[in-house]
Amino acid sequence: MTILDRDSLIVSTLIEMYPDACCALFFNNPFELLIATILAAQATDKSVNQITPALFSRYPTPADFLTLSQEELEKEIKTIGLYKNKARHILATCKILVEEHGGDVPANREALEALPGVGRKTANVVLSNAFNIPTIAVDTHVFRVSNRLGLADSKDLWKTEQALMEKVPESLWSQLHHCLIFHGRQVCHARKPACDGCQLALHCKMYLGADGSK
DNA sequence: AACTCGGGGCA
DNA sequence: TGCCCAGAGTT
Repeated sequence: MTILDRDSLIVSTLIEMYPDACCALFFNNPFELLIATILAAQATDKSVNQITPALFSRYPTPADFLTLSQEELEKEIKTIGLYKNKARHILATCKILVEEHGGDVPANREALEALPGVGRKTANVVLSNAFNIPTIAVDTHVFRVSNRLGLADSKDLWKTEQALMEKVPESLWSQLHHCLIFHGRQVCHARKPACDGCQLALHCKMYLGADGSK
């Protein structure tokens, strides 16, 4: 079996395991996804989804957010955690969207990463899910799982991103990204992974032992 | 590279 | 109780 076959088998198995994996954040347009993704940093998608529908219905646009003071926005998002930084970043981002992008969310990486509170991972999520520009956003789950499965072997998150993109056809990037996250959250945990019953255990460096001796 | 933000969920 | 969460900015 060539290395390529092994990778393909792992990827197709992942997609079979999580056929419905998709972006779990609530959003109706690029702006809502951008804000929801900023809120989701170090928070759960579930807790973000608990507050965003009502928030977006009252403040649908960047200009609407700018009518809020930072303290008012902090109060709106308090249950998410890290709310002071997030409120500050969101208001600064909305100001830039209004003043420099005509109230729209830019559809390119450079402009997205220039927004306060938006790093590479958030930019990738927006490009992929709101603008249908394929990316693989590498977060801790994607990083951990792809290293364990041998899809990437790197200590650098962005080299992992590059390795995954080279190994998998562009049409599957988004799906693979979501599958890796689902697997990382539901099975392949950082501390105590549920290897019993994991269909990928026999392809997993951690389960087999780093030297593959098991 | 290390540190900080942070309330909620879950064992 | 303790640990973790679909990170990013600052020093």
